[in-house]
Amino acid sequence: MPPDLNLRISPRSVQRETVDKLRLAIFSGLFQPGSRLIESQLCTQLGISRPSLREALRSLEAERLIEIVPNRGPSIPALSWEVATAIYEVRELLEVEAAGRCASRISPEQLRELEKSLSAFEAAASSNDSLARVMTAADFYSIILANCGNPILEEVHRGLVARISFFRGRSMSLEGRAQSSLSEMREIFESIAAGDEKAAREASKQHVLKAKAAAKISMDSGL
Amino acid sequence: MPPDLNLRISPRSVQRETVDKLRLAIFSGLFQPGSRLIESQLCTQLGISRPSLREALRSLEAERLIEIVPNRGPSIPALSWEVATAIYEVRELLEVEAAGRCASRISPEQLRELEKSLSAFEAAASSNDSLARVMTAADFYSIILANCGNPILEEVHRGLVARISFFRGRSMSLEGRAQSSLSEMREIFESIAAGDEKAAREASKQHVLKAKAAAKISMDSGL
DNA sequence: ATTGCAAGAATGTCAGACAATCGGCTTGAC
DNA sequence: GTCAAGCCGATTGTCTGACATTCTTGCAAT
Repeated sequence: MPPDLNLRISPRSVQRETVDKLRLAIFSGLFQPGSRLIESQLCTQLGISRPSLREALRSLEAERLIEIVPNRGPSIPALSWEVATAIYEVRELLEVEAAGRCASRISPEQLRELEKSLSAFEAAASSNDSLARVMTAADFYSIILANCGNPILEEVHRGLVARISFFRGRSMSLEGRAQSSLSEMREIFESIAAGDEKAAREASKQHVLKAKAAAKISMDSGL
Repeated sequence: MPPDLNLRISPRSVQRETVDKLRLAIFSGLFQPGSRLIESQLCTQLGISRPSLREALRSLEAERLIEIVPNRGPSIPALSWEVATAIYEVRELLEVEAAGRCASRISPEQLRELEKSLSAFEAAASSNDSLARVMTAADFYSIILANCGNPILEEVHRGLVARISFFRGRSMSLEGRAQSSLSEMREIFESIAAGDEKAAREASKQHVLKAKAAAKISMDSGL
């Protein structure tokens, strides 16, 4: 048995359930950016006590998914385009590196998983369910990041992508964006499958750049 | 007046004070890796109530500075060399990028600040105060990261460096490491001052690689 | 030596309370 | 009519105390 295999079962505590639920609520756009979150309301809605809720909020604050201004309480941060750009730039840095590493080290079975997730996105791209598109696309990246051989790269990437989930949902609804996204992702996949590190890097870079451009369009038009 | 200048003074809440104090305590190595943190003890030591402490602990957990296992409570994670390697690799990615950008965009006065921090490190390098060495070195990087034009790059970097503060303290105590570190940092500074982006990238890369090697030595010898 | 059990310690969670602070509304002055 | 001042409800920051659940440790028994 590998010594680093963690056999511990993790009990679901109220705090963790709450973090997960709120995170999902934020992803799905339940709260408007800039809107305040009222502790007492959330407590009744979630059916938990204030101390538990406040612990959960502190976790989300550290993840930068919410902001907590002293004496004003938690709110959904309004993401400026400046910050969004910065996030896309770092995301490019990380994803390019991950795709490159992935190309030279992914296992055959994980490669099949990657292909499956690409198919799933292909199906979602033709549908009207924009949440499904975002989710399946996220799966695709997850597999790449999980196979780049660097858990920190994966962790940091997840944190960043979470913060631009707002844009992802909107730009994936853009006319034609899902289809072009699909072809870009297919290119990434082909490069990785061929073990071509350089090509994987380049394809990955192009993909992020276009995602960023799409996000800008959706922001300019939508606001 | 720039419209994005945040004039809001942030009241110091007990929670934030606690996070800062604990973070500093962790940096300075007050807690052994792997050791558990007992809530009741911390409460009396810090003179605060359990809810406030628990909120602070959740923040630190999200920063990955502590681990909280359900029903076992918080503890200082023992950093494996595998994870440390992963952190150094991502740190390299970020720092190289930051140094490169910095070279082509830093302002003259910030460049002077950078020079001052280099001098401060030079002084610390000759002293015996290893905490001062770590702190002044951290200042040097901070200035570079703050002037790379990407706040996210800075934020992510800070989070990663915090997690390897343990190693930084130990490797800075290594015979000769501070001096070689100094010459590497000087090289970075010179490249940035000359506006030579490529050289800044290369110097930065070498610096991180050597820091990583020093960390490995200190780990192998010290454990 | 290993197993099983019991006492103690520590955590997870809640309810309730109160002061400090913020935001909006009313009031009053010019 | 506009603007300033001040009051009031809403909300957050923090604490105390409590209790069930879970973990750890030491000891006894096989």
